[in-house]
Amino acid sequence: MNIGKAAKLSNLTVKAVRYYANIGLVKPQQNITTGYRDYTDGEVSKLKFIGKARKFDFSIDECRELLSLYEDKNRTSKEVKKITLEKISQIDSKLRDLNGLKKELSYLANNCHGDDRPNCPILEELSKK
Amino acid sequence: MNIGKAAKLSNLTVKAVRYYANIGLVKPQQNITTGYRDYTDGEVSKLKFIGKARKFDFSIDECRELLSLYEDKNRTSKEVKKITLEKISQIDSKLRDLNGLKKELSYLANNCHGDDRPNCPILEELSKK
DNA sequence: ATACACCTTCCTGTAAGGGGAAAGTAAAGG
DNA sequence: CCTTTACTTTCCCCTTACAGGAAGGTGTAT
Repeated sequence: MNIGKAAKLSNLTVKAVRYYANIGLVKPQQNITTGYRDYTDGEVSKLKFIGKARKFDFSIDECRELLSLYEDKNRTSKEVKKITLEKISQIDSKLRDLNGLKKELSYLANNCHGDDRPNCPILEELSKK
Repeated sequence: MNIGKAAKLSNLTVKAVRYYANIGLVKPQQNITTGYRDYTDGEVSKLKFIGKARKFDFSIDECRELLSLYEDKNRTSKEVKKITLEKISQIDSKLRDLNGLKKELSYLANNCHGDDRPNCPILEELSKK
């Protein structure tokens, strides 16, 4: 099938699917005379797989790794679990950072009267030496 | 003072400070003969301000906006508070996304035995149609 | 005079595509 | 058969916020 259909079936944009072909993540056969990419059902499955992994916040490189494990029938679940636990740990770190940020900003916002007066504790904080 | 000292005083890298000059965020005088940038104390204060705002996850454009409010003695605290509340709302949205992600990934990891067997619930989930 | 630190501009690269141009192809309708 | 419309291709620039490094000028200490 053509790239448009493959994109629709995998819930990805044509641009993204073409990008994945360019970086060698999912490389379909390409018609010699027309140059049109020709996707098989198997390749569409891989695209779906990637789409889900991306939603799970895995990077393209991580997707590449997961995909090769997915295709390797001799892989162990240990390898996959390791990558997943690392990703969870990264997410935890981001959550800590964001929660800290929110706390500080909330504190500033709560102490800012937010009216038409020029005096502003937020800017004062930002301009502290 | 030269850019190196300005960078040190503001806890930024020389690269970042030069970048801010290039995009017109903090534009110091430049010595005509040598081309060296010459930072005043006031400009260093602005750099510090930007460094803090960046740590608070404000984008460069938001920093530009905050900086112009900071310099405008007729600004109202309302304007600043609005930007801050928007930023908090963005952070909340990110927190929701990340918490959802973590929940799903944790579920998958908990259900993956993680041993030497090839069977892997994580990959099964990713390859679901 | 020379070494060394510091400065300049310019170019490339990052992640993961989006937007759009120019041009070729396919399918449907008249 | 011809035209329109929808798709496809490659190619190039744009995004964020700088980092890294090359080539070359400048400042200071020895």
